[in-house]
Amino acid sequence: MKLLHRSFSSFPSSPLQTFLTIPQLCSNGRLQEALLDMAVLGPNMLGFHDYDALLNTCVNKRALREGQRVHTHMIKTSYFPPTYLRNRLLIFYGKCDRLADAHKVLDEMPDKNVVSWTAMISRYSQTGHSSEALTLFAEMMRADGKPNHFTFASVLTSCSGLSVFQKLLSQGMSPNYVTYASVLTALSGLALLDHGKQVHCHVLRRELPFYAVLQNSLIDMYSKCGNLSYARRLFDNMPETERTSVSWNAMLVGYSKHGLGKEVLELFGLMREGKRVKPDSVTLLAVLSGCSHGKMEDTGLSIFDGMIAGDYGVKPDTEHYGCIVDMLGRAGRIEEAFEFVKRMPSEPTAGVLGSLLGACRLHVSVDIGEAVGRRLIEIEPENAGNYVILSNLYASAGRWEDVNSLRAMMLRSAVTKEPGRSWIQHEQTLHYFHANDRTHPRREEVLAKLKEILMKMKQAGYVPDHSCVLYDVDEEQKERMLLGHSEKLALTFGLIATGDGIPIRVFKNLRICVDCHNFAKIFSKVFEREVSLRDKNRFHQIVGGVCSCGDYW
DNA sequence: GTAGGGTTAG
Repeated sequence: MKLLHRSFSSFPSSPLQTFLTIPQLCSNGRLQEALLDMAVLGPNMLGFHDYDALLNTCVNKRALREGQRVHTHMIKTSYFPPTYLRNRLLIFYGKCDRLADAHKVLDEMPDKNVVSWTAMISRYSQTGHSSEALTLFAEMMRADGKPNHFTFASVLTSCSGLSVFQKLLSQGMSPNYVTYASVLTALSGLALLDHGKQVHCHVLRRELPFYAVLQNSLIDMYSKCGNLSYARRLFDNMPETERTSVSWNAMLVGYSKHGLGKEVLELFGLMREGKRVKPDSVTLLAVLSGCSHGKMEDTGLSIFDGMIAGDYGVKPDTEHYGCIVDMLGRAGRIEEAFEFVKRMPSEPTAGVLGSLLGACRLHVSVDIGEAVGRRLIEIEPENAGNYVILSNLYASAGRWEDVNSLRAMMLRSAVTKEPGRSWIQHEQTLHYFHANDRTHPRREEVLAKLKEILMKMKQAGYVPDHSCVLYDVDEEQKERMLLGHSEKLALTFGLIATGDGIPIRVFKNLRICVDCHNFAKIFSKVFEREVSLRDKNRFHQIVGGVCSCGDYW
């Protein structure tokens, strides 16, 4: 369709710019002019290529309103879009985070194809709506849609992966490198080292060509599953020319999460010497958080100054500022952190204020914490964590009436917090525990054992730390609440279920509390077990009563 | 000829 749109348009333009078609305008990034043309053209005047170009541009620019106008134009002019364009519409709404609108497009599609299903599933996955992604995948199978590698990779992003991975194998498909990368990511999220190793073996047997993406996800999997030395071996075995910034970053993050600040700085030094790969913003985040977890605040600060001075080719953004706030706050330098936030060139984000609030909670800095927490609740009322941390801060300062009023506030705004859970793998099964668990089939046995080991623990010097109890209850009740913490239950289960001397590996979805950390240290000494505890952010490798984090996390 | 998938960070 070669229409001379310009003759319809009153858009003032120089003579040279006349007679551009809508797709041409779009590919020149002149979306607004293309939309003007669209608006003045009547029914049947726009064709497939016009709509395709318009929608594609809106997708790239994440231009929600503009895309909606295109959609409306189709409807008003009774244009019946073919599948290809409907998919574009679906992708457009998905990318603009209008998942309900995207789903509506999918539902109304008379002839969905594998792209339609996959686009919707992947958006659900990418935005953390994993149950929707899985439901849709099931619906696709019922509707006899044939999933391909794209579909599997999308689904794998959002779920534990193994059953989907097996389904793929049972369909006679052989995984490609992206499938492996996706399933490895899912496994590292759950810290399933054994499964990760299985997938690695699978990869080795396949003798696939070298894919940096796949190697990177292996490095990440090993490091997130607590096997840093293996991660490093893979990293070292990568040909230098093939290493990308992601490879370096994955390794740096691994060291950082294990609290190994020195190793982070060494590797960062190697990266800079090598000069093959430039540090990027994630690299600097990893280095700064390495300093933070490795108690090297002053090094961290000087690197940050270096960033501002342009030493690394990366300018600090909000995330980096947040990292410094976290670092100073964690180290108890609350005032400094507060000053730092005030001096930020842009308005501090919820993330930055959240780090500061967390530090105030840790060091019981009530005044600053109260100011920061109130502000945070104002700008992010839907985040349960804000109420919880502020309430915890009040609790540790004994301000119970404020604790109660915050709880009431939380109820009013109907926010809920993710319940704490710990899990441990035993004989191919994941055993989940939550606080004061009443669901695990062997809970009676676990509780009895916990009582029993508590005696030995106390003899060895375990003193329950009541500051971790955030309710206004008597001492005896406090102790009972502490004992109910899910990581203690999981540790006890590990002791029952595994033989002497076998390391116990526990995972938790939130941060570990001081009391449980202390418990785990003494536990490791008394029962001569190596304990590896991965919390939401990082690792604790505990041997003989000493933790790799140096009691700093 | 053709849209949809993947690795580090939060």
